[in-house]
Amino acid sequence: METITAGKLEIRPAEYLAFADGQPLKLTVRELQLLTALARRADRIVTREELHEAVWGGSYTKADRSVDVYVGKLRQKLEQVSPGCSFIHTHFGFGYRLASTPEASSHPFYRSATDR
Amino acid sequence: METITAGKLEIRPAEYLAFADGQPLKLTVRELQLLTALARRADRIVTREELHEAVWGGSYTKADRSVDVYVGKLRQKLEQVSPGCSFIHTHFGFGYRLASTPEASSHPFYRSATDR
DNA sequence: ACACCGTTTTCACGGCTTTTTCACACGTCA
DNA sequence: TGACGTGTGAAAAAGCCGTGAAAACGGTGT
Repeated sequence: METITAGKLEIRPAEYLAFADGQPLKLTVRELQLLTALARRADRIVTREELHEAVWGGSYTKADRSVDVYVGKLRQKLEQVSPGCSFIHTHFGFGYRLASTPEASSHPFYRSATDR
Repeated sequence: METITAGKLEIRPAEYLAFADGQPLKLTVRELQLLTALARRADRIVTREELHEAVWGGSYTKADRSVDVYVGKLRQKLEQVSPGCSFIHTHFGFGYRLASTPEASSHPFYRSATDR
């Protein structure tokens, strides 16, 4: 049975289960799909287009904010379970990135939108 | 996966990553595009027109200074990461050239606008 | 059929970053 | 020196992103 691991995150898509820091996350279907898509691409910058494609399928327009909204929801729920740990980083103009490393402030390879 | 190498520069456009001297560069979208365009044409003098075409697309007029401005931004960020190394050289009246060689003061083939 | 309720989608505003444009100083060449 | 190319800071414009909230959707129980 497939298990995706990305740092403190663990996802078992087939069982609709996700854990952060060992604790279970109460996610909706979309949230789980998005988190899964991100986790499968951990530590890489992923465009909204690719995420949208992976979760919603079909075409994506710039006006479509669904990815953003769900990233927001995920952040909330992740924060709730393991406060202070930022998993999902924004890369202005590029997309998002799920970090498998706790990542203090600046990553050797990547920078978030907030650290400059 | 494509990797463009030009001396101490390494760019992976598909991952939105660029390194100078092994260190990651914090670039914006335009900056990365311009650096990529330059790197693809490393060691050649490239006109503003060609650069503008490659990055901005569409038509270019002499009054358009966007290439200049972004060359400036790139120089700053490159200087920051590997001081003393000049990557982008100005060729007065012609355009710019990204040097793959550290290039002390005078190059066998090219001279910068500053070393004569 | 209707009301209820959780989820998903869409919308709009505000804050912030990036991009573009402008103006002026400086450099280069004839 | 005069004409024009280039560097650059800063203002202006454009665009990106976080977010709350309304609207739309779908399932359940009565």
